[in-house]
Amino acid sequence: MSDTAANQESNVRRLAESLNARLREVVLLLRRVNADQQVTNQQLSVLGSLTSGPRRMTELAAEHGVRLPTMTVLVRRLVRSGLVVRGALRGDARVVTVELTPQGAEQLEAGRERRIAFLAERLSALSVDERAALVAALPVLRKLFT
Amino acid sequence: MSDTAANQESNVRRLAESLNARLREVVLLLRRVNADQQVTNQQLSVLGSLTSGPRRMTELAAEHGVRLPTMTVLVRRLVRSGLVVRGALRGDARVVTVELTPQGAEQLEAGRERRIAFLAERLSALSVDERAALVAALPVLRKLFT
DNA sequence: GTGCAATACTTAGCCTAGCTAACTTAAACT
DNA sequence: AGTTTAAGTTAGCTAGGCTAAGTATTGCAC
Repeated sequence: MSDTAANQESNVRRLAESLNARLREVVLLLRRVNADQQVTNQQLSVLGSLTSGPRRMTELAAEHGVRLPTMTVLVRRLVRSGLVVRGALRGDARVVTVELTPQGAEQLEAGRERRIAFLAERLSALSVDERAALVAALPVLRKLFT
Repeated sequence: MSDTAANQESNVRRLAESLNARLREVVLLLRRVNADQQVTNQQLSVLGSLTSGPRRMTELAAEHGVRLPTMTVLVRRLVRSGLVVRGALRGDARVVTVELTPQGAEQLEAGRERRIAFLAERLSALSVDERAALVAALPVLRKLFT
C-alpha cells in the first residue's frame, strides 16, 4: 500500500466518483419527497436564507446561483403569498432587503420538519455503527460543501 | 452515557437535523456549479437514468418524482436536441421507451466529468483522515438514499 | 368474441423558475 | 455638474412542473 502523490490523486478521483453517485441519488430522493408540496423547493430554499435576518436581493441571488431578475420574480411571488416582506436599507436607497413574515417562518419550519422527519425515519433503519459513521463524516461534509 | 430507546431517538433526531443542513448546502452548491450550463440539471438527470439501457416513460417519471405529462415534455425536448430517441416495446404497443443517442451519452459523460472534477478539487483540500471518514460513510449514504 | 375497464401515454392550458437585454434610480467618483 | 458604476426591475423568451381531458391498446368478464 504505497502512499504516493499519484496514488492519493487516484483515491480522490474514486472518492469523487462515489460521492457523485450518492449526490445523484439524494437529489432524486429529495425531489420525490417534496413533490406535491404547496410551497416549492426553491421557495423553501430562499426562505431558508432568511432565518438569520433580512438579506439583500444580490446576496440571495448569489447564494442560490441565480441572476438578479430571477430573484426579483421569486421574491415577488413570495411577497404575494405573504411569506416575506421587502424593506429598505438605511444609508443606501438602491438596496432592497427581504425579510421573513411570521407566516413565512411557519412555512419554513413546516418544510424543515417534513424533511427532518423523512430523514429520521430512514436513519432509524440504520444500525448504531452505521449512524456513528455518518456522525463522523458530518463535519467533513460541512467543510466540503460550504 | 445511557443507551435507552429514548436516547437513541434523540440521537437520530439530531443526526437528521445535521444531515438536513448538509443537504441544503449541497443542493445550493450543485445549483451554483451547474448554473450557466447548456444542458440543464434536470436533463442530465434524466439522461443519467438511461445509462443501463432503454427505459419506459412511466419508470422515468416515477424515478424523477414527476408526473407523466412532465416526462413527456422533457423527453420531447431531449429528442429535439438529439440526446435521446423514442422507441417501442415489442409485446405492448402502448409503451414508449427512451434510449440514449451517442450525443446524449457524450453530454452525460461531460456533465459527469464536470461534477466529478469539481468534487475532486474540493476533496483534495481535505486531510487524509477526513477523506477516510467520508470513505467510511459512503456505503451508509448509499443505504440511506436508495 | 364483444364490451368495458384499466393502462400507458399525449395534448392543452396554466403556473413557477431560469435566462438575457434594456431600463430606472441612486451612489460614487472625478 | 457630469459620468460611471451599482442595485434592482421590467419585458420577453425557454424549461420544468401541474391537472384535466383525450387516444389508443390491453386485458378481463361474460
